[in-house]
Amino acid sequence: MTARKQRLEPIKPPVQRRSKATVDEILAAAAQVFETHGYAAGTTNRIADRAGVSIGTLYQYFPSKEAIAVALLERHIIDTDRRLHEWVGHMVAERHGLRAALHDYVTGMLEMHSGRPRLQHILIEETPLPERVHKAVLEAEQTAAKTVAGLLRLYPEVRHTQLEQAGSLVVQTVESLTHRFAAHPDEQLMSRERFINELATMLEAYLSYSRPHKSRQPSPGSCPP
Amino acid sequence: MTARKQRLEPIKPPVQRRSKATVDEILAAAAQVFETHGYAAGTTNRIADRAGVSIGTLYQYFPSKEAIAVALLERHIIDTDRRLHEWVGHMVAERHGLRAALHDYVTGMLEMHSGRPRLQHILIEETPLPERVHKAVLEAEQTAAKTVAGLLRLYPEVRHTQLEQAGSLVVQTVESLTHRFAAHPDEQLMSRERFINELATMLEAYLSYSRPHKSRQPSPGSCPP
Amino acid sequence: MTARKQRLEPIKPPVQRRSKATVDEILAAAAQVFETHGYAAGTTNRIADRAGVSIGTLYQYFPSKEAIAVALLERHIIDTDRRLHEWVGHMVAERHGLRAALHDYVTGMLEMHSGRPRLQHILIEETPLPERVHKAVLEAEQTAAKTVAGLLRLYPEVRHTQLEQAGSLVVQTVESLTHRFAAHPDEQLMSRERFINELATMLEAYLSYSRPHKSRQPSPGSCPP
Amino acid sequence: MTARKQRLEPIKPPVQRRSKATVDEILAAAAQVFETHGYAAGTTNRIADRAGVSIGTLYQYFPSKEAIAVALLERHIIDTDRRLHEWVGHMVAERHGLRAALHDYVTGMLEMHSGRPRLQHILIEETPLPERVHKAVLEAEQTAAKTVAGLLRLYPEVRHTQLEQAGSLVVQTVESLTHRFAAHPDEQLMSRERFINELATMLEAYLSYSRPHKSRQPSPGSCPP
DNA sequence: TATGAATGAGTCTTCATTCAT
DNA sequence: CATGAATGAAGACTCATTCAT
Repeated sequence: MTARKQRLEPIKPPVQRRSKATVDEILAAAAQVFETHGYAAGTTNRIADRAGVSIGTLYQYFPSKEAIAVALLERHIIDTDRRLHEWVGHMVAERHGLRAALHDYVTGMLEMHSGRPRLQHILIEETPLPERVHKAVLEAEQTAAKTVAGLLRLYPEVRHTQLEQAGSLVVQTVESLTHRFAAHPDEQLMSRERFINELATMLEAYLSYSRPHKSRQPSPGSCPP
Repeated sequence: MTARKQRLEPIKPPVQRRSKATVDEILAAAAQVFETHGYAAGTTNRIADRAGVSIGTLYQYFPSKEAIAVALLERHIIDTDRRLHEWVGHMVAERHGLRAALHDYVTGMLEMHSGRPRLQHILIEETPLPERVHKAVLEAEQTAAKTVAGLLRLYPEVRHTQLEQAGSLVVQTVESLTHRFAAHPDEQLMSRERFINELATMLEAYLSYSRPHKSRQPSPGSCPP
Repeated sequence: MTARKQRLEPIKPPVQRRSKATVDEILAAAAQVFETHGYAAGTTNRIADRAGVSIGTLYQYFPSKEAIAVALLERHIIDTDRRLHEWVGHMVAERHGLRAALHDYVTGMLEMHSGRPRLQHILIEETPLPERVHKAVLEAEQTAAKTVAGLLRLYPEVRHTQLEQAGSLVVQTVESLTHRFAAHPDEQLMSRERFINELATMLEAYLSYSRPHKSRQPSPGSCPP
Repeated sequence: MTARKQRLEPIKPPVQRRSKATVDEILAAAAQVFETHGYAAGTTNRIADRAGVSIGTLYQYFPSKEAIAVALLERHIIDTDRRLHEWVGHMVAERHGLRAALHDYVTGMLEMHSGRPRLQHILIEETPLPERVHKAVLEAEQTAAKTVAGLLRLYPEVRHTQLEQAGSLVVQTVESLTHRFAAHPDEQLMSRERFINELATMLEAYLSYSRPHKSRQPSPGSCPP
């Protein structure tokens, strides 16, 4: 394999390669460092060290510590978005049922958070972000809610009438709970498989629940003995 | 000299009083400051200022900045626990239905987070806590899950067979989502009232959902057209 | 002597003393350091070292390096102004002649610059000052020019008709040349005494020179052989 | 390859040419950058950028940032010297009077400083120069003073008996004041034309002033009323 | 010779913590 | 016990200079 590769690139690796690779190394290092120490205690020197470059090099690629966090967050938003759309495409193509769809969604989001469970929260909650980025995060979530709502419309067993609100609650629930499980999995209480199933069940039950129109009426006759 | 002083301020409160009050002032100030600036940027000097004491006095009562955060977190755990037990007691006494119970629970937790929505997250996620405290937080949550499970056992419409797991999921869901709503309420999409209802609905549907025993079978016949 | 002092201040030195003294020490150190290294290379750590305080203490009294430079410059402006007014008062009171007045003025300014000849220039030219301060410097010079002009009006031998312009030129000339002599005195060529005399002479000649009204006419008949 | 290239650019300048041109470009860029940002903030990268060469190339021609400043200063010294000699030659040839000569001198020096008024001061005052260069600057001034003294000797109306000292004062005065006016011209107070005339007048008055031999005697009878 | 990515010492500044009064 | 001036380690960031290509 190496031989073949060398025949294709006979003399030296493409000139511009280092730059891209360095950016990636720095971001990977930053992800580790922020994950481990949090934003404030994740120093640029530590990031540079872990990336195996000097502090000067780090600042040749990013103008500030904040810029690193923003780059990381933008990557995360794009990844999440891509994943969501892949999921929707898949679901529409395969014509799985609601239950399978939710199971898939939960599984995907749990996978996403399994790598660096704390990173996303650190970036969103702990980092002083420019307003622009803050908006982007909120918009990404709203878009996700709408996308999910659009998909839900295709399933006849979804009884919920306010699909946008339901989509939002679904997205937030999945987001929060998969994040929590990824960060502190209590495998003694619940295996990963089980967790996914329970969550999918909760969502399915919620979405297919046929509700009375005015709520807060105590469902009659159901009292503890 | 001491004698003279006592004659001028005769009703001077008992020895331990001042200390207790000062501790409270410091913690109240710390809560404000951490909420506003985050843990790292919440400086001890700012806390002392806001508490109306000198930095020296602050260090007379707390050995370090971390100790303040730990004390705050311990208070929070105790408060939450107390609130939970009040709720359980109330539910058992009043014999409301499951729906009302969940509604009450969600309302209570949302209230708890409404005061300083970010504080809890800051303390748990942003603060480098000693392992001991971290464990205490997790244990508190498990205890809460068990308590909730115990209550759920009293409602016949709860079909779920693994009550401890269900309790855990309920606690985590309520915790996560009320926190999110308190921190970033999107009142345009969903009013507070509506949010509480939706969440209670989701939990009610989940708990009263009668499930097949092996999951991940696509629920038959429910495909998008 | 010590004994007497102790009887007068029996227990401890006045509480607030340290602060004022520390500010002075820092400014004195800063003056030395800027004089020696220039503004950019005059580091705050060096200033703190020379002042015998820690860098933290320095920043307790001054919010930034710039603030130190500004404080130094403000002192200089005030000193110069005071000196100028003392001189004017003295001249009016003593009724010395123009020559003596100029001699006194030059002597005073030379003394002012003898301590730290480069400092003033460093502060004015080398330091990125806030606009406000820059204006203050220019205004101080204009005020000085007007004050000098006012004094010159009292001397009948002053033939110059545009006293404000003359005052400005006098101030600038004295300022520049005393600064230069203080910074690089070439005592071989000209003693300090001699320098003062020459400069006073030049100014006296200028002020009492009776001029034709349109200038740039080659004064007729005076060519090199 | 080289051959082909030469055919396309046949008149390619002789070997040393590029190097010379590059040096000039770098120095021109450095002059701009230092003038704009000062010495400390005038970074070598900015200089290279503005010169249109890489930072590596810059260091091929100059061993250090300081070397660039020194080269610039040496050029300035040579320019000034050349200008002075042109002026002297002109004055001797044209046989203008003293007044015209001084007017020409002042005009020439003001022109010299008008292009980059701050540069010279930056180089002399703000740059940590090797002692050798500092001496060169002082010597250049002394030489100028002697040259001026030599010229003054030709004018019979010059009464001053210590021509070398007078020359030195003239040179310093012109140098300082033209620099000041070029850097901060207060055209409201005095037009450029007027400034030149006033300064020439001051020098003429000084040089043609017939003085008593012992100074500091209050010129008799001239007191403010 | 030209290039420009990489280097790392050095800068300003902050803030948890101590200790003399 | 209360105070708050003093401390100094540590962090974000800059820039003169080097060296592999």
